[in-house]
Amino acid sequence: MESESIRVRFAPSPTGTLHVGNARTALYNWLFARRSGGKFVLRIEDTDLDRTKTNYEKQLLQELAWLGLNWDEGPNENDLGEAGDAGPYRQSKRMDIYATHTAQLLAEGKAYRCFCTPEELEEERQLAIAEGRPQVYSGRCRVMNKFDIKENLLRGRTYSIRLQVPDRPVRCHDAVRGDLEFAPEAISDPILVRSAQGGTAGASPGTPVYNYVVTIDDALMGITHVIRGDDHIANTPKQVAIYEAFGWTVPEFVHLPTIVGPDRERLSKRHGATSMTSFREMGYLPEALVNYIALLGWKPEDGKSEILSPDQVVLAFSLERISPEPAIFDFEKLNMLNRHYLKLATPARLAALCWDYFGGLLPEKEETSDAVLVWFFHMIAMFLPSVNRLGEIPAKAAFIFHMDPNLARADHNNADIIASESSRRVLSELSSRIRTKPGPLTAADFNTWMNEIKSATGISGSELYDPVRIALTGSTLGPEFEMLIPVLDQGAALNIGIPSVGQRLAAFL
RNA sequence: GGCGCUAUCGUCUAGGGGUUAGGACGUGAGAUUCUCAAUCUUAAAACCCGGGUUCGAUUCCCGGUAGCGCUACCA
Repeated sequence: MESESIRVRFAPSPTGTLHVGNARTALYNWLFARRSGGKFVLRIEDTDLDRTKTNYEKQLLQELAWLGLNWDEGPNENDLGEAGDAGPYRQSKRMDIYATHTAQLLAEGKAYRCFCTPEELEEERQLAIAEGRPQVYSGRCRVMNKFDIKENLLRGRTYSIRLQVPDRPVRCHDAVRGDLEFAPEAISDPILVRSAQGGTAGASPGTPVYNYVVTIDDALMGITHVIRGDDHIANTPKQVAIYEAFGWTVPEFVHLPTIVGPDRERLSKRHGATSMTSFREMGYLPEALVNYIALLGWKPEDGKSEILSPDQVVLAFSLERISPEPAIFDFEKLNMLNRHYLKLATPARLAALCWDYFGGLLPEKEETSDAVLVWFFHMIAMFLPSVNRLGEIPAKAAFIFHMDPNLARADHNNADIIASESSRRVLSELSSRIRTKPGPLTAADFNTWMNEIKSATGISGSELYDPVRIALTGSTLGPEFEMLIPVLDQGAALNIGIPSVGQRLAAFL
């Protein structure tokens, strides 16, 4: 790839948590930077003060870091400082830069003051809609002479500042969609700077608009590839016109397809929890998310490989293989990937992630003994094959900490089984054998005894095992005895209120 | 209404002027295990419609349709 002069950016506005769509944009930027040896810049678009909340910024940075998307320049994760030479990286700190550029454009006659009121503009717009014309600004204030401008200013009329777009098509290139061309009517003369609020006499212009600041920032920060959601396609010609007005090099654009829900509408809260925060809390692993999100609109060259570690995605990534089609977010596939990474993760890591799910049932993590920790590893590992995400474990593990024999007996799936003559026999036979051994049972003990009972009674298969499972777990469904027995009895030895195998059986005799 | 983007199994997609249209998720069946899960094997499942170009189009071109996006002095 070209060189380290490649620079990309992710520019979220801190108005909420990091959701799937933004996470993918961030990921693709990061992937491209890492793949090409370029720089990944993080910029905070906090110009909309009303909606910006500082705690969201922090959360945003945390979630990016959680996903492993480290940035080369931008706000620091842990303090209010910044790294990089192209800052400030918060738009709210760049207002004077925008003002300087506006003055330049005005002086060069590439922008002009527009004294039209919102009401007048709205009227024009309605008329255009009624007549089926594109809604474009008439350009009324474009040709205003100096004296009229002066007079308007003297009279204290507020004004916005518009870019004077050239009367020719605007072109740019999109890595996903090829050449893009926009007719001049599609752009009209975009507002660069809002009129000041309140309309005080001699008012200075107000705040710069998104399309303007984003362009200035991208240009000044040397961004070479603008990778963003395709909802920005319509903004692109305005931005290109701004680049051209300043004589700046227009970057390559990369418009990513929309991520939609099963109903094919843009993915939103309606479709369930889709923020990185909630995925993390539900027990999805960041590498699973990175793998899955990378696949939403992109495929490696062979079109087949799907299970890719973050490193492998970096290696395989290329802009050319991004699809332009909207992608439906598929929880099933995410689950499959998460199950895969769950199997790869170390017990210590999983145990640490799961610990908080068991608040109140376990000692504080800091004060606990190694014995409890080791037992916890095994307990988590026991449930791992049957969950999509870590958050499913506590419900499945509830029986370990608390068993209600009456509830188990009453369950309509269990009632007949547990009441049968053969069940009573199995349970009492097993129980009397357990009483012969003082310490925690091993899986080997259990297997030996069960085989003995099998030949002694002639009871076998589910008739033999179901009653034991119900007595131990409250259900005929659950983990293999091979793991269950030691987890239960070693747990009991920990003195944190876990009933032993023997105690569980006794409750059913 | 205007402008734009998009169109291969249910889903993510590969492919490409002649293919048994490939893979993965999910689904069905079977194997295995004390159960569930996991695992293994296996099956079903797709080129939006209409024109054109061509000996031949799912593939290239045009139109339609549908979905989505934009249409702000929001970002």
